[in-house]
Amino acid sequence: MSNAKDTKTTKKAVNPYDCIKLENQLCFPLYVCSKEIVRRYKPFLDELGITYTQYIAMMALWEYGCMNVRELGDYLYLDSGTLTPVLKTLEGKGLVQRKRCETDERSVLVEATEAGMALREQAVTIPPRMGACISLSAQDIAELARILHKMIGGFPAE
Amino acid sequence: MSNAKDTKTTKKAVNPYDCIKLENQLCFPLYVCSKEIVRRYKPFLDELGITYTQYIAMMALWEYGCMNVRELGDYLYLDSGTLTPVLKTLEGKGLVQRKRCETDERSVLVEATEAGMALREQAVTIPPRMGACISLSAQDIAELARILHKMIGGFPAE
DNA sequence: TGCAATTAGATTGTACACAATTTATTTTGT
DNA sequence: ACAAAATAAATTGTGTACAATCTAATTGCA
Repeated sequence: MSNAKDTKTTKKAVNPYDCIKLENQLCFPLYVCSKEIVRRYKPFLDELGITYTQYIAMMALWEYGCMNVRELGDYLYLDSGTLTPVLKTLEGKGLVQRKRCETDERSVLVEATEAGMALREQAVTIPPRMGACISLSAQDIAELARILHKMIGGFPAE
Repeated sequence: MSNAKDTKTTKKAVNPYDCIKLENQLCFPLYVCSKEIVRRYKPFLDELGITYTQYIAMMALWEYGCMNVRELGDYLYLDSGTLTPVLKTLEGKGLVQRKRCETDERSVLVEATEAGMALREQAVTIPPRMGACISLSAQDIAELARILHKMIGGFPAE
């Protein structure tokens, strides 16, 4: 019966490149899942006439009401370089209103318009329909959510 | 002691909009984690002079050698609209070679050049350094990988 | 054989993402 | 009070992503 040392010495030689095999990366399946899910949202979001990025911006505004661009960006993990054109597009569609904050002219306050709020009625039908493309058990989904939130909370500060 | 029916009837009323709260979406933490990890690759990839998309393309070529664009795209979940410019950029950097397949002129074969293969020596230093920004236990990482692969394998065919 | 259907890659157009910079405004420290 | 530092958005430039379309080459099959 082999002891620990034997087990080690008889182990197959480790490929020095194993660590950069695509299949051994954590980032790659994350990247693929994220893209694939966003892509599969498209047919549903087309019904609402918005994109995925516009959708998560609306979700934040539906839930939290008026916010400035920085707060929205902190929440969505998006910077002003991304948000400014997204919010201008949503404004063009009549779904949000943008206005300078009166007490701090640097800030731009963003809020869903009446039409923007009304869009939520259609949006509620999306998550149950999207469920069909997620082939995970309720337990796996909960586990996945737990781990992802842990990862997000654990990124080193910059 | 309340029975099942009581438990149900005394439960707090469910908010009809719960299902479109950002925090209840699975897609959003996936999207955030993916973006955040790719973003944190940047300083390391800058040393190699390539982007994340170029990096995963090189990983595939390092591991599997010569491939046509479709095969590479199948592997990376990217279409020719994304890959063509990425591969032309890598070709411009002298890291890959592109040439029409002789037996099927529709195909373009892609292969890492000598310089492209040499880049792998630098690339092996990235995964261990990236580990510092993933705050998960080995068990959580394994669990996350398992669930993500399950999700990828389970997307409905189109 | 010959032509319709398929396949492969490139192109076009739209929409992010983000780093870096710029402009305007506000806050801080003296 | 006021100049320097900090903050908030917007702008600019580069690089994806992907749907839709286009062109060329190959296959299938009547």
